[in-house]
Amino acid sequence: MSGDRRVRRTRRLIQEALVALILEKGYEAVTVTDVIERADVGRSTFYSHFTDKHDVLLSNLDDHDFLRPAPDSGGGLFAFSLPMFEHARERGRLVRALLGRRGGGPLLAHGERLLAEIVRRELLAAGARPSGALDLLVVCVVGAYMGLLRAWVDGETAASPAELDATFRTAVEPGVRALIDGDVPYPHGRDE
Amino acid sequence: MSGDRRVRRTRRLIQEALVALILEKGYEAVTVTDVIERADVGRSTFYSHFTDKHDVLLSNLDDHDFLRPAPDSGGGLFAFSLPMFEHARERGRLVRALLGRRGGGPLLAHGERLLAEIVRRELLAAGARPSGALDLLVVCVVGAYMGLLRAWVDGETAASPAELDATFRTAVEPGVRALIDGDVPYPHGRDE
DNA sequence: TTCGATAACGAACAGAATGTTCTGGAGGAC
DNA sequence: GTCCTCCAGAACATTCTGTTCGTTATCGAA
Repeated sequence: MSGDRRVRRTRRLIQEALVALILEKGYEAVTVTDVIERADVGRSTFYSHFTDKHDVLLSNLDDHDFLRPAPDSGGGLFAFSLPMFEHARERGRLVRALLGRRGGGPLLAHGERLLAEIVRRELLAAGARPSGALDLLVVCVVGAYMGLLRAWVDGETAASPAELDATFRTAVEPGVRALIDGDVPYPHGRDE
Repeated sequence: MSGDRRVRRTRRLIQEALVALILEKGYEAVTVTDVIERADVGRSTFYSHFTDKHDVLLSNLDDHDFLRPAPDSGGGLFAFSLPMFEHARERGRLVRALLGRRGGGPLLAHGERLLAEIVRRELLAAGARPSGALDLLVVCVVGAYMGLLRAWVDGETAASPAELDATFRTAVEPGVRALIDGDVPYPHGRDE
């Protein structure tokens, strides 16, 4: 544990307060004033640690590495899928607060970018060639995955990680494989 | 044209001002004060027509039917895809303002629900059976489609509607077809 | 235990935004 | 032309933001 105990305490109180409030009212509705009251922390203290609400959210992202499971690229295509769903279930409360619709989705964009990078690397490793078409394919795959993740986070489904993973793979893998193996930039269109 | 001319004029000025401002600063950053200044309209006038910013956004949705192309279910699977991309391109400015990340995504959720209903109907028509697995599949498909739409709206790709459509179909159709024809609720898991 | 550094308190502040209310005046419908 | 509706404009209470500053308490190291 590094740093002053007071600093750790204050930061933790603020982070926890924000998460709790997001779960109650949704991200947009939470004000800085709410947070400092809940955390029982002085106003100036808040601003000496964070620049604003959003900053607190990002700090949560750093402290818990909650969207970076991808232990190793051991398995085949989309190896990230199952571990990521499971990781999300373990950290249920936090993930729900930060990634769900109530979280206002400011982190969804961040998560999508992260995932897009992972997917892109996997597809390249699987033999795809860099192109505008590949980028679009990545968007498709990420969209499908995040759709499932969000549906679970928002409680729209009671499916298990295994079932979510199965749905994802079955829906997306055949098309992706065909596209990679065929190695056609655009199926019916021009490249770029 | 119904109603008082002054009313029409005022409402139109406010709607146009909001769209313009969203394109400049993004939805979140636009204030009611900005809007009434741009529209050159009194403050009380604004609140006599709309309850808030979001209300203006919704009124835009009603006036232009910008996310309801789906002319008829003529073609095969995913018949909505190409017409919808084209429709989006035609209304470029407005769609960019309302659906893009700059639009804050308050309407993305609405669009997703709409699209989910369309996709669900198509899959049922194609022979799928209602189940929890089907709902998850719909989420996947919608996620992939909206991902592409958003990528285009946000200017991340210069692809044409035809190319977007092709990518979508090629990525998603094989898996969906296999799932429907096989008619297996969950590939490797339990139902519900 | 002591002591210097530093973090937190808390109150106050300017600035901006929201949403309401009122009065007088202008524009449109008929 | 008349009457009624809508609009302008200003003022207002309220809420939130982000900053400042003097005081107090807490920490870590010697």
